[in-house]
Amino acid sequence: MQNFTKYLKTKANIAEPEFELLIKKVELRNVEKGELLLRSGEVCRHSFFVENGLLRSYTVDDAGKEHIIQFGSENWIVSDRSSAFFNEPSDLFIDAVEDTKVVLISSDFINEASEISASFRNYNQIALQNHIRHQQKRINLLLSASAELRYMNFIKLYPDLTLRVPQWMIASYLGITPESLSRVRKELAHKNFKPN
Amino acid sequence: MQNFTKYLKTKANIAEPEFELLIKKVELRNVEKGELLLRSGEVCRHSFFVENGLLRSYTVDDAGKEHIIQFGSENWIVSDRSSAFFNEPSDLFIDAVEDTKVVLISSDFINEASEISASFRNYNQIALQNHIRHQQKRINLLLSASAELRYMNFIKLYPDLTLRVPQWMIASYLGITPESLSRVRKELAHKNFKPN
DNA sequence: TTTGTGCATTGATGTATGATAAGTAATACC
DNA sequence: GGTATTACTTATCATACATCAATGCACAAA
Repeated sequence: MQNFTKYLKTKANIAEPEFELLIKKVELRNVEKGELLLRSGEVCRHSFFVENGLLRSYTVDDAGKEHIIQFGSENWIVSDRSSAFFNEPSDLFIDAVEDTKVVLISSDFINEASEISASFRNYNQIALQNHIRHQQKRINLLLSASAELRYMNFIKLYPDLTLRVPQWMIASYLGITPESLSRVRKELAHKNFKPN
Repeated sequence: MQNFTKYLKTKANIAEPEFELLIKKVELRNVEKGELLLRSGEVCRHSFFVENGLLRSYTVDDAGKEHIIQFGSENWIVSDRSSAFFNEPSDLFIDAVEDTKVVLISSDFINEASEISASFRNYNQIALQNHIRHQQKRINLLLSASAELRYMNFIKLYPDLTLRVPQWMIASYLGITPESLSRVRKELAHKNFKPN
């Protein structure tokens, strides 16, 4: 759990005595590629900190089509915040895109950490605000940008994911079909190799 | 400021002595229809609590087109949370759709209220979580639903706004053109009046 | 090596929505 | 009350993206 440790100590700025207390409350778990960590309809009881590997959260619409809400690779937390916070059934599925080691963080852990440590409270606040900022950017892109622009933005934001994630998942994240993404890529390749 | 008062006392659960202290720190302001409260590029220094009337926040893309991010009517708070929290220049414009009375809430106010009152802290937390939940639903709709579905969802969620807001703004919120919205409405009217 | 399975590409065709333009209705302004 | 603006609708055509179907590749299983 080196990554998670580092995360608690550095980012959330938790000092040694509190750290020892808290670290006991989390659990490490190996998740196989394709394994589900949360199903739509269940209440989300954990946040998943990715030690290594890659998770995704997604919805499934009435036609059975998947729509990817979020990817989470190393040092990211994947969860359905709303479901966990409000104790409501989730709309999301969460599963592993690659074999993944996750740290299970319970709501309990969060509450306790918040009580113990002002800097954790503070960090959590920042995380929420970041989430909001990120979502707002995405909404704005979906409202205003073409598939091509959205893809270019994705590459810029997540160059690593662009390599690790199959294209059809990227397409799903962007809100287009794999076929369309393939065409967009072709377009971009043309533009870049004959720039006149 | 009856609405704001009620909001502080009831929702945020602020008791009398603290209330007296806090209420001094806010400012009431009349905003004329069309008047701008925030421009893209500025840092957002206030949250705007709507006493009565209607605000909107929106972006403007490279082609000069507006994309509405949020509406806020009575008892809602409109702001660029990210800009205010991180002290960054905003991407948003905020202006008044109707003549509006707003209560100006500074970051200062929020910090102070958070220090004074645990229940305000708690309330603020809930507000952030609500914001995230709401944004996620919107992202999911933009990814998965047709213009028609998105419009039906809008009506269900904001029946009041559907009446108060001009259609072209609703279209902008949905991510379609006013012409498309007009078509969608015609479709829906047909379906509802000849349901066989 | 063969066979299968999942993913990316490509082409043909369809469709929802965009762009443009014009007309009509509603509202605001002298 | 008339005139100018602004909003909404309708019609036509244009386009981005979806759908469907076929093919080609990997890579894994047999």
